[in-house]
Amino acid sequence: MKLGGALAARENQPLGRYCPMERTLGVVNTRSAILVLREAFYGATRFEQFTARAGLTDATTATKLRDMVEAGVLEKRPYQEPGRRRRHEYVLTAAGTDLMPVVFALLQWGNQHDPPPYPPVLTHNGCGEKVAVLTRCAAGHDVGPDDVTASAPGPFGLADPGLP
Amino acid sequence: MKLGGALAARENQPLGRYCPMERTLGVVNTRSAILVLREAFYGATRFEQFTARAGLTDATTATKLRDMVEAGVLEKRPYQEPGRRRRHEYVLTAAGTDLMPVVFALLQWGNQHDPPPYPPVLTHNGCGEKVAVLTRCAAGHDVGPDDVTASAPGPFGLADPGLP
DNA sequence: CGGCATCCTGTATGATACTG
DNA sequence: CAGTATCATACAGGATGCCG
Repeated sequence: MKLGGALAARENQPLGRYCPMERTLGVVNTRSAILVLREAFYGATRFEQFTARAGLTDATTATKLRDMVEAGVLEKRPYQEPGRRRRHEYVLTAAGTDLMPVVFALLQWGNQHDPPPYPPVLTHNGCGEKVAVLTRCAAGHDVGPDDVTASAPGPFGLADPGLP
Repeated sequence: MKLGGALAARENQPLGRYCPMERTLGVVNTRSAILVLREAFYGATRFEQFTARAGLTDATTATKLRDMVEAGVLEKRPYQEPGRRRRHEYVLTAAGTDLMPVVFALLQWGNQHDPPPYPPVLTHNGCGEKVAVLTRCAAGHDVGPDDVTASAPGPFGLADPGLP
């Protein structure tokens, strides 16, 4: 990862609100948020599933579900099974499913560097191969930490060829 | 994402220590940890760079740097510029650079769904194309949220064909 | 400069009890 | 079952000051 020029231009100033990561952290900041998200990816939709499977208390679960609905990551929708009363289910929105690389990248690092006794494996339904989170460029090259340059226009004085 | 069978076998039990994500969260749990990590990927190596660029206090920075060295994500190594006194620099280990997909996935989601005024762009040094974090299987197929099955052996009673 | 120690505040989260 | 309300605790992280 090379960012020498950009760092010089920044003059050791914090990125603050100019950093999209900090914005993402506003949504998946906390442990409980990520656990709720994990269970959403694992197929949970109902309140009791989230509490039990994430191992959180009712209060924490309710708070996080509300936060994530407000953040547009989950959608709360009413449904009704025949002969039963009206309920709600929580389903991932498009923005929510876009968090898949974040969740899987966390899982992948844990499997690589601090594996639990029974590491879960992600499998592609179509072909049965293992699933991985990769960093690649639009031309299809694998990209390592030293092969990337970050740039941004605006207050840091960095020319950026790629922005609209 | 389909995990119906696995969820049934779990019987609504929390994954707890069997989840590699929870283990990863032990390392990159907090906002400050991720900001320190971000600056490491952006090229920071010295204490003052981390504090200033991440926008954290000395105390928080010191704590996080120590935690991450202990976690094996950063390495503290002495160095000495000629005519100056001995210093330390903090560099990413192999385990640290393996966190790149986590960091970039957070950045990517922020750029997609809550972009800052001047979104940074990641560029591949080799070919100049934009860099993205992808979820793919070993056969090279792009994998969406509904194309993945998670499985694990052990206490949840899930057969797993892929583990050693 | 590169930290560590201390105090203080806000928040995340658990425990418990209560409601529709 | 699906939450809400209240209290208690632990920790994140800022502010300040000290130290080599």
